[in-house]
Amino acid sequence: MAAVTKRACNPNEEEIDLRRGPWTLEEDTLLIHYIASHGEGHWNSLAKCAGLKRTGKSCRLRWLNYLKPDIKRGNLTPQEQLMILELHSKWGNRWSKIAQHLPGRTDNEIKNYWRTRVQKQARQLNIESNSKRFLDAVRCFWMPTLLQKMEQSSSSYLPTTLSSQNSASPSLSPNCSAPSISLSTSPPSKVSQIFEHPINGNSSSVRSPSIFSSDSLISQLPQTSERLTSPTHAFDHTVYSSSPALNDCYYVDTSSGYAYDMEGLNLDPASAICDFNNQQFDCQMTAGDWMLDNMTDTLWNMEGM
DNA sequence: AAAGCAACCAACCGCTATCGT
DNA sequence: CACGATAGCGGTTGGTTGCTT
Repeated sequence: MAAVTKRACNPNEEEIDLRRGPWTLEEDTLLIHYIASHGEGHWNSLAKCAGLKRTGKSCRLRWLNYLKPDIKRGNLTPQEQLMILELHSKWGNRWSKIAQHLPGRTDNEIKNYWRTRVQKQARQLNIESNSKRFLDAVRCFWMPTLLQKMEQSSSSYLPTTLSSQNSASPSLSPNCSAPSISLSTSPPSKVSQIFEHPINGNSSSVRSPSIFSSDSLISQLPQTSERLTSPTHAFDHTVYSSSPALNDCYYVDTSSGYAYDMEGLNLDPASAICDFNNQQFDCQMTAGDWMLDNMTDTLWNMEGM
């Protein structure tokens, strides 16, 4: 139930009952219908004209984060999670900028994802989530595992796997070379096509399973009817492709033919080489270091890593 | 069954940038 | 240039839900 506050912005103005808290169905309907008729913008006057006892700011936020038709609901796909990790490593807490590359996702949603799930892992490791250590951890373990999860979902269809050629996962190879997603080598407008066919989400009231659950990850993957042959890995219209010669991997949009170089963004794989056999982490981790101490029960324990 | 706790996320708040006058 | 209105951004909070004990 939304609280109602009395606010007198100006003693000469009549007091306005401004509602706060969760929006009701009636309020949502009012806002949707008003915007459908009159369009967005001028939120303060919109709120008044629509008969909403809300601030313009609140109306704008409700519309942008919840009511807008192209908002994508439901769990973040592994592809989206990977994209968030990559872009955050590049831009930091520039949520709106990151959100621009995840169509249908709001900055608020991405921010919540980062704070509730990513930062939680950092806390459990007793490291700063914006530290180089955590970034290295993300590079060396988290992202390869996300890639592995995505790969697993499609490997049954494909004779050649990403990991077999690219050492994408420490669990499959002694070397982990975190791939990175390049957005710089393709037209920005094409980036959105990575997520061309989003999974239709559940109701927002449904708990999102942690990405650390492999079951949840796999369950989130698209049920694609389009499968390509080696050496690509299909995800709906998006496939991963390994390049054995270059040890690179790409996003390939099969509908457009665009390929997204995963090497060139900012996460230079060479800086994140982890040699487990030699107990040597180029990403400033050594055997017996904090990473190994913690990897069994925190981030790296993504159900069996 | 119920209390405690954690996770999630919608909503709020403060601040800054931009634009029009 | 100054000022106010508006829009946008990022940090934070509080309510709800589900899980554990």
